[in-house]
Order: sequence, then C-alpha cells, then structure tokens
Amino acid sequence: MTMSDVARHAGVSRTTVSFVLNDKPGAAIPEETRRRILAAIDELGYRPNAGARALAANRSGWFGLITEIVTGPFAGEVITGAQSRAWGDRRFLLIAASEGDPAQEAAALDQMLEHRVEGLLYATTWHRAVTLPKAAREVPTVLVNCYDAEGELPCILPDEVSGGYKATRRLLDAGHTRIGFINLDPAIPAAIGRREGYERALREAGITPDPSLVVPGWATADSAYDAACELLDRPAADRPTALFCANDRMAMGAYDAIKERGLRIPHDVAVVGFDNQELIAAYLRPKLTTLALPFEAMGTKGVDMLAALAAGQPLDTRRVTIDCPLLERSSV
Amino acid sequence: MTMSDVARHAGVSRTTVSFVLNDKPGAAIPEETRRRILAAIDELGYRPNAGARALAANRSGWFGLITEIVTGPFAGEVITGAQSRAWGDRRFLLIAASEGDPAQEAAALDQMLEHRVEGLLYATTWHRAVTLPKAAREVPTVLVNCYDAEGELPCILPDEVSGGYKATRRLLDAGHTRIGFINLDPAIPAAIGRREGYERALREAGITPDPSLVVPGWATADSAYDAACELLDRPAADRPTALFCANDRMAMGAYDAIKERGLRIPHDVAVVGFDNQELIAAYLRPKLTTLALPFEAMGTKGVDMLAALAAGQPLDTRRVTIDCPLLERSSV
DNA sequence: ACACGGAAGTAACGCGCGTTATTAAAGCGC
DNA sequence: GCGCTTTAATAACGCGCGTTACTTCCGTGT
Repeated sequence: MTMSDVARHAGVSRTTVSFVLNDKPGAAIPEETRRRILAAIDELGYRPNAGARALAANRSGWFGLITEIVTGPFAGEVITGAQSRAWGDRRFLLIAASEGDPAQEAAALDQMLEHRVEGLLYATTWHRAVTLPKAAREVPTVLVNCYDAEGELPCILPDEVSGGYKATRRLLDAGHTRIGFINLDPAIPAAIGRREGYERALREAGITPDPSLVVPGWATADSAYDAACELLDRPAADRPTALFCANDRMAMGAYDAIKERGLRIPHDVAVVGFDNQELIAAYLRPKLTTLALPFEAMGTKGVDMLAALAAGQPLDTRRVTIDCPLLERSSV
Repeated sequence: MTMSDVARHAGVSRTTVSFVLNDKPGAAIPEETRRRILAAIDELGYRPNAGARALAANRSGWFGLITEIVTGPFAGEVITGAQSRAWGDRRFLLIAASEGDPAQEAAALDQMLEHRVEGLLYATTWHRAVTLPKAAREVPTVLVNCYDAEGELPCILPDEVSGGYKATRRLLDAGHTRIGFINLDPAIPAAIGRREGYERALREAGITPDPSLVVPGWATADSAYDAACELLDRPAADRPTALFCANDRMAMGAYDAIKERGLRIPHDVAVVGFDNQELIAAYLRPKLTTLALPFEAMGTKGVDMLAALAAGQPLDTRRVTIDCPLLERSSV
C-alpha cells in the first residue's frame, strides 16, 4: 500500500495525494478531488510510511531519551511526561537505558544518532552533576534532573529549596516548633537544597535552626530508623514533635521508630517525606504527607525545550527549576 | 555526511562502501580497499542513516511496545528486558503508554503501523484477559502478562500456580503448618493460580487446606491489615503462625497488624509476599521474603517470540509461562 | 593465440515520499 | 479572435541506501 496505489485508485497523480495528505498551502485542491482521495485512502487502508516521509522531508521526527534505569519509579514518569508532549506534536521518543554503564550509554547514543534524532533528553535518577559523551554535542541536548559541570547545556531541575521550605512550612503551620530533619548525604544537591529550604522556613517563623536536630540518613530506611531513634530519645522537653525526612524510604524507617515507642502519627509526632514514592507514601499507615518530585513535568518541559532548540529558536532560560508540589495525606 | 561522501573520500564507488558496511557475502573486497573505506568513515565521522537503510532494505527494525502505564514499577522491567534483547539484534522499541484509554491505544497503534513496526508487544500491569484493537492483526503480536479471550494470540504469563506453591512450600519448610493466606480478588487469574499453588503445597505436605485461613484482601494495605487482624485474633491454638500475602502492599498491612500485637517477624509470625515491589519489600523491616514477577524475563521472551514471528518461523508454544523466583529476605 | 573463470568494482534501479518546476485547461477583458 | 492570469494537476528530481546486473582486468590452461 503506497501513495501511488492511492493515486491510481483515486484517478489522480501521486503528487496530488501528497498535497492533500500534507495540507500543502498554496496547492489549490477542489473539494471534490480531496474527497475522492480521502475516500481512496480509506478504502485501501493506506498508511503513510513514516520512515520514507522522514527521509524525503529530512526530518526524522525522533527525539532520543537516555535514562540510567527504566526500572525505577521515576524514569517512567519522565517518559510519560515526555511522551505525552511529544506524540501530540507527531514526534516520537527513542528510549534507551544506560544501566549506568558508559559503554551502553555510548552505544545508545550511536544508535540514536544513526536514527537522526533531532534532539536528546538525558535524565538521571537522582539530582546530580553529569558529564556526557561528546557525541551528544552533535545534536541539541537537554538535561533532566541533572546538570553538566561545565554549565554549558540547558537543564531542568526540581526546586529542592522550595521543596524543603514547603515541607517545613507545613509542619510549622501545624503548630510544630521543634522539627527534626533526617537528611540525605550532605554533599548532594538534594540535601543541600532541602536543608536550605528547611532553615529558611524556620527563620521566617522566627526560629533559629538547631543543627543538632539535623541528622544525615544515607537514604535507607534502616539508617533513618537509627536517626529517628536518636532524635526521639532526646530528653522530652527537647524532643522534636515532627520529623521532616528527606525521602520516603527514610520516612518508612522513621515510622517504625515512632511506632516502637508507642507514639502515634501524626498525634504525637508528625512526619513529612520527600519524593512521593507512591508505593510507599500511599500505603504507609497512616498515609504519608510528602513532596512530589515533578518528574512528569520535567519530562514535558524537556520536550518543550528540545522542540524549541530543534526549531532553531533560542531558549529563554538555560536552567529551569520546577516546583515540587506538596501532597497532603495523613501524617501531619 | 552520506555514503557518497565516504565513497568519494576513499576513491571508490558508493556500492563498494555499502558492501563493506554490510559485510556483503560474495563481495570480494581486498583488505587494502576495506581499510581505506573504514578509514574514510572514521575520518569523516560518517554514520549510516538508519531510516534510509530501513527504506531501502524494507526492514524497519522496529518493534512496538504498548503498555498501560509506564509509571508503575512493572512496565519499566518489561521495557528493560525487551530493550536489552532487542538492541542486541539492532532492533528498536517504539514505546507507547495507553494510560488505559482506548483512544490513546488506537492512536499509538496507528503511529506504530506508520512506522512499519515488524511486531507488537502488548503488556498489561496485571495478569488478565484483554481484547486488542483489530488493527493489531496487521502485524505479529505477542501478549505480555495478559491473554486474549479468544486465545488466538501468543502470550507470556507468570506462573502463578508455581509461585503460590513455592511461597507456601517455603513456609512449610520453615516448620509452619497453619498458614494464613491473604488473597486478592478471588476472581482474577493471579488469585486463582496462587491459591491453587498454596493448596497443592499444603496437600503435598499432608495438610488439608482450611478455607477459613484464606481471606480476600482487595490488594490494599488497609484491607490486608483488617484481614491479618482477623486471622491473628483467632484463638491461640488456631492462630496461623505464618501469613502468605498475595502481594507486597498487603504484606505491608499485615506487618502493621503483627507488630501492633507485639508479635515479632519472623519469630512469632512469618510472612511471605508476592510481586517483589522493591520499594516495599526491600525496605520493610524486616525485609520481606517474596516472589518476583518475572517481568524482565517476560519482556525478553516477548522480543524473542516476536523476532521468530517476524522472521516467519512458527512458534513452538503459543502460551508460555515463566517461573516466579523466590527472593529470600528476612521475614521467614 | 584464444577462451575462460574469477576478482574487483561500478552503473543503475527502486524503496516511498516531499517538493519544485512545468503544463494544460479554464476564465477574463478587450 | 488574442494575450493574460488563475486554477488544477502532473512529471521529474532527490532524500540515503540495498541490491542486481554488468563491465573490466588479470591470470590460467590449452
């Protein structure tokens, strides 16, 4: 089934069919002819060949998306966001997982370039600096949830500071004044940003941040359990009445520590998480109030920027931050 | 950068370059010529144009993969499995999410057909029957984690029965004889299969299954919490010493019920889950022993079958079941 | 000397389509 | 009747490549 078949069946030339299919401006096609052609397409069940079209028009319609891991809960959201925005534009995503292996990453990039992607989205699981293989320079590239050390590439990042601020603010609004913060590895951007937001919220409320209420938790439930124990076992007058956990897994550990002590959530101790890992946050008991990382929005925005870049338009901002919405559940 | 450029630069014809690139059997290319051509490719940084190649060879190299939701923890695994198998074959996956919306599904399918996919993988989030849009008949199709009511299409399913069997068997081996089973909606294939395995294991151990030990849990942590309470509050002599939960979220609820009663896991009550939702199973305290749904393997197998189908080979089996491995952690 | 076979290489066609001339017919004013 | 514009439609080229059929050159056997 090719365009020629349609043309023959409709009694016109292939060119005319092409004009109709592409709504070519300036081509005067009488309604009657157009109708005949569309009817032929319908009868024959003709489908344009996307590959041939791309070759002739010199526009592949592909964007590449490289992620570290597709298995995790986040990559899926980026894909969802990017897809929904891309398909609407009749653009398509060539997705690859590097599994953190530079060789696979390079191979994926090669394949993408052979497919003549018009742009590249590079997404990481957690917010950090990356360095791309230099083949990535051959095509417009946007970083998602990461940034390049040289600061040359446009990137899209979650607004960690406002996230930390909102979490803390929520607890302050609920009347808490001694708020423990179980943080991540203090060296990573998420930990730095969230802490900054945490402290800003406290200061705004007239409270001087107490460094002893901030303990690192190394991202696991176990370590957060230990950290929570440390905070909860302080003398009663000094014990925090709320815990802000820098991710949901750690909130899970904190829950255990709280429950073990016969304390109730949120009655005795309120908890706010971060990341909104659905499987955890929505099924913990009580359900966890947490901040969502805006992966889907980041994916969408990424395609937006890529589309602009691919069209040769300049970017208004090279470093975009996206807000982390607070999801109210039952732990505050 | 086209093949003609390479040819000119190497002082040969484009045909010769093509022969070298494709290792054309029967083409006698002296080592010296081949070397010159490869050198030219390298110097010019030439990359073959996958689209043009597909057009000329009449082989798109694409497989389509339609899932309901990419966000969930499972779709990612299917993608990973399928990708790893496909890329090795220089085949590529055009991925689309239907979001459960028939319109989106149809649109995705259309796009895939326009891209001339050589095969279609259709994967669902949970094991059940589906009916495909009929456009899917235009191309070899394999169902993953689902089956069509008419039984016409080849499908790949998790072995629910052996999963239920292995879970129960593990508890029996640990010395338990009264094993409660918190099941899913009794009408779905997973519930039916897992229960069958559960009962078979009991009978094999000389134990007559007690229907009152089997309670439905409706897939949520809350409902499983209630179900677990019901089982644990039975008279001591009659109380189960182990719980088999038909998914990990429900195990999460069961944990709460157990801990609330001052019972210890696995000391007083052992627990086995199902699904291996990493975020839950690996972070519950103690970590949850559970059965993994073999999504990655299913994805891989799917591409295998599709490749065979696309090559015109007949399938050895039209209904493949794949084993669910038991992951030992600390809850038994 | 000639026929012959293989080695080395190429011209030319076609894949399905977008696009740019170019043509043919029709309408219009005088 | 003749020029001129507008409308409707098409022939023909090229996108980058795989592939077939063909040519040229050289060594070998008789």
